[in-house]
Amino acid sequence: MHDLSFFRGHLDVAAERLRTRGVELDLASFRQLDSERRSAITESETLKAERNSLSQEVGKRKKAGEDTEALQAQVRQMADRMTALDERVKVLDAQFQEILVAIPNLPHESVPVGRSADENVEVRREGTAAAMDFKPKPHWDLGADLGILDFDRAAKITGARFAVYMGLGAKLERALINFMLDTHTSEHGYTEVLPPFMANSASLFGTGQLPKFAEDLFKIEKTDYYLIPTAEVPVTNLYRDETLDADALPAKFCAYTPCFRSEAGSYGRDVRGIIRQHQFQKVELVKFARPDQSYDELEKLTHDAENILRKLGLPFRTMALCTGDMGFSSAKTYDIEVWLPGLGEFKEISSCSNFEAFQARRASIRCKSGKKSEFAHTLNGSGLAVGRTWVAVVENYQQADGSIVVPEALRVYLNAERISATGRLI
RNA sequence: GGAGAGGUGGCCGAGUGGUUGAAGGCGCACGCUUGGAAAGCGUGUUUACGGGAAACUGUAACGAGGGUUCGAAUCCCUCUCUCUCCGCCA
Repeated sequence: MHDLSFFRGHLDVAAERLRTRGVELDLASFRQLDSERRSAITESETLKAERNSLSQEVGKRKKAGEDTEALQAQVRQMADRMTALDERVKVLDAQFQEILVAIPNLPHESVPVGRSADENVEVRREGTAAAMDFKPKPHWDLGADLGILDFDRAAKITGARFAVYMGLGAKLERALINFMLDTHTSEHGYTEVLPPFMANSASLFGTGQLPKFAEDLFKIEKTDYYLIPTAEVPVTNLYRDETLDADALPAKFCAYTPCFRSEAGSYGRDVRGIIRQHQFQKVELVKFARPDQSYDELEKLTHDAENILRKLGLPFRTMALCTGDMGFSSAKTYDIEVWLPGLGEFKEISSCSNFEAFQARRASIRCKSGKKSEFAHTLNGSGLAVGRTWVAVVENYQQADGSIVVPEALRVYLNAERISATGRLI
């Protein structure tokens, strides 16, 4: 959400930068609404100031034993006008809120201008794909052949877009989670958090999923709780309505959680395999930073996420998203894309963003050094999407005989060097 | 689920209708004092929105939302969270 007074002061600049995201602001009605709101507030507050002083007068005279009926009647007469004005301000505020809340964040000046994913800019590429003298299989075939993935039974238990991991498949998922958490906590300095997997509407508003993207969420019936779509929600909201000590920043957290997404509007996309599921596992990185350090921290956070792929020996490229492809709340985003030989393409495995004060303003997260209090900057990125990393390991390390060689870094976690079809399940 | 007790400023803690945005204390900041420090003394110390170039000033906020009243932190209603006891439970 944007700051009203900043927005008002820099309306033309803001509109210009939003245009690069394909968002057109109606400046005339913005200004009209703003001035109407301000004059209503001024009138209402003037009346209230008068009421307050008259009421005090009533108190004084009553103490002195004088009759105050006339004064009281006078204030009573003001009530209607005041109520009407307050109603009006309320309506205008709600309209403003509706407008402000629906405006995406302003892109940082370093973000390449573009309309779609085609205009994203590759900033680096690392690793080389393993040479394969056979036709690499997609992970759903590998998963079925090895007996480590079962979609049919998942559909029976729940429905489409769910998966059951079996045997070493399940253990590989767990190994990846532990490997990621261990790496981020012991090598990158993040503090591990295990948050609730449900969050209330205030939290979802704070990080920007609500009100605009309600249809992407699963809501628990008869409650105000939602299944979290990412750990970003509970972890960022750790400090909602709090003021942090600026000297203690950046604060860095990592959290493993399952993530739940309705995937409304994605029908027909990535229908096969586990690329796009209603439930997936993710290790998330979240940072709270001072405004002056947040862009450095974005570079570091992206590097930390990439490090998981480096350690696993998986080839990837990192893309700076262009203005037209960025998420609603983000000021700058890097996507990390891993090479998937079975699918024959690079696939997003992490999205690292600096939200600047956009979320902090919604969630009221401040930082303070000395007397100065300002909104903190929040950042987050996947570190990494576990399911997609599972896919990348399986597809990149597949052998001609259909088995999977376990990457060096994971062997201690999996307690195995190879996943073969020997233990075929019933 | 049942019964009870509570939610006041960075923290502790007064305050049951009238200059109370809120006593007092702690903490913090600045100043005085000191050779230096401690103690002591003094001043200051929330946020949002409006007006103002600024100094400053108005309105609102005592868990949240409604209500009563000339006037509400104080009275009434609803919700929410915390704590204690009982029940249930991994």
